[in-house]
Amino acid sequence: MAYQRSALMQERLADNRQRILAAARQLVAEGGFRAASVTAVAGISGLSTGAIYRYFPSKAALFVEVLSSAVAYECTILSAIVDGEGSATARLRAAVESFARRALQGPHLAYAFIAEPADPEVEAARILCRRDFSDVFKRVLRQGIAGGEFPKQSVDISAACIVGAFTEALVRPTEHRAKRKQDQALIRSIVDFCERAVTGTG
Amino acid sequence: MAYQRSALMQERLADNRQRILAAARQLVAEGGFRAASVTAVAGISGLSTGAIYRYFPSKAALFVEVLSSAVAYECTILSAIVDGEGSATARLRAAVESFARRALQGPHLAYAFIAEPADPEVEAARILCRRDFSDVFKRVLRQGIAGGEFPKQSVDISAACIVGAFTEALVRPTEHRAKRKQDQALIRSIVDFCERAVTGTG
DNA sequence: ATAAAAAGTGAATTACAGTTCATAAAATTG
DNA sequence: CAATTTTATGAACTGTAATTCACTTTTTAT
Repeated sequence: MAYQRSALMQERLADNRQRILAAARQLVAEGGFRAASVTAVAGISGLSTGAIYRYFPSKAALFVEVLSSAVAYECTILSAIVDGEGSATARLRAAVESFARRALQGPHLAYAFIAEPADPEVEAARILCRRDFSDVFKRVLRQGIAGGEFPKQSVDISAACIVGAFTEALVRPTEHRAKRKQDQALIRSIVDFCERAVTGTG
Repeated sequence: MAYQRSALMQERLADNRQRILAAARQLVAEGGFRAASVTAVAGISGLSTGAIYRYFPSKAALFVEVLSSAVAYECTILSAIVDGEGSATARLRAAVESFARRALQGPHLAYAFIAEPADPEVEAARILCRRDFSDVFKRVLRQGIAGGEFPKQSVDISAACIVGAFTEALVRPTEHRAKRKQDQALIRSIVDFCERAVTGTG
């Protein structure tokens, strides 16, 4: 008769899958993609290398999921801000600030997600992720322009520029970690830059 | 008695070195770092793989030189613009426009230099190169602020944001190449974005 | 011309990580 | 509890590309 997974087994498998993802995320956060070999993921997740391949077809597929789930989460946060209350300017500022603050909390992870070398499949996923981010910003831009708050501009390009701007400004200090105080000023400057870029005032 | 290289030999060696660099640059331009194996470089330059190692201690060292010499060249172009005539705003616009135009001419090369995955040594060199770019922009920013043309702002961070902004906006279309007409509009939008970001007007 | 030194060759070596697979362990069914 | 199916193991395999090195060719010096 057909083999049927018990609920307990079902759970354990799902749990293993999550543990693998968590292990991969942890390794990326600590040492970047470079440190995240399949063997290392297996070690931390408490499974064997072979077992990983029962849950993910390839290393690349695993890391694509790590990346895109993390980005999806960040996007929900940004979306909530962007689709919230207040002027377009205020919402733009809040979104950029929130992103920057969170990125500085987990600097390595942010770097890996935003800029670190990875193989082509992951790279392709990253491009889509960046687009996801810029899509969120496009929404405020459109609203701001429609409401006369922002001057006319290409929302596609402005959104890309915003993502690029705070990305670059955030990735740089990621290497030589600065103190909290400077973080405050950094975030402020980035937010101001983006506001000026979009509104043409300041 | 001590062996001494004749002038002719000297020249041939220097020539080989240049050919190796040129071959490496060509391969990167055509297919990115991925296509630029030592064997391929050897093939194009007309030397053997072993010979490459008489000129460069490692593949990474070779590509670090390819990258940094190309960037140094771009920086001299930008510097000439930035240290030239006109208002700070005009020079900033001209610099961004020039960079963007050149990047769109050799899209693959620009992508490779700006964003393509590479090994850690090359990556480290890239970080320095980006800093070189932003240093040029810092100069106009300082002048613009000193002359009251730009509002007060962190030149470090604004410069990083500028580099990040046009980088991101340029890398994106690099994949699905667009037509010349759209290039014009793209450049325009990027330049406008950067001007607004820095001047707070527009 | 011949010996010594340097430069060039390219197949063999090395290094490394992702992936597979024969085998073992565990889970499910009757 | 035997039979069967699924899941787990981890050493071996594989593919790739950088690097080396024993050997050849070329260049320089006497």
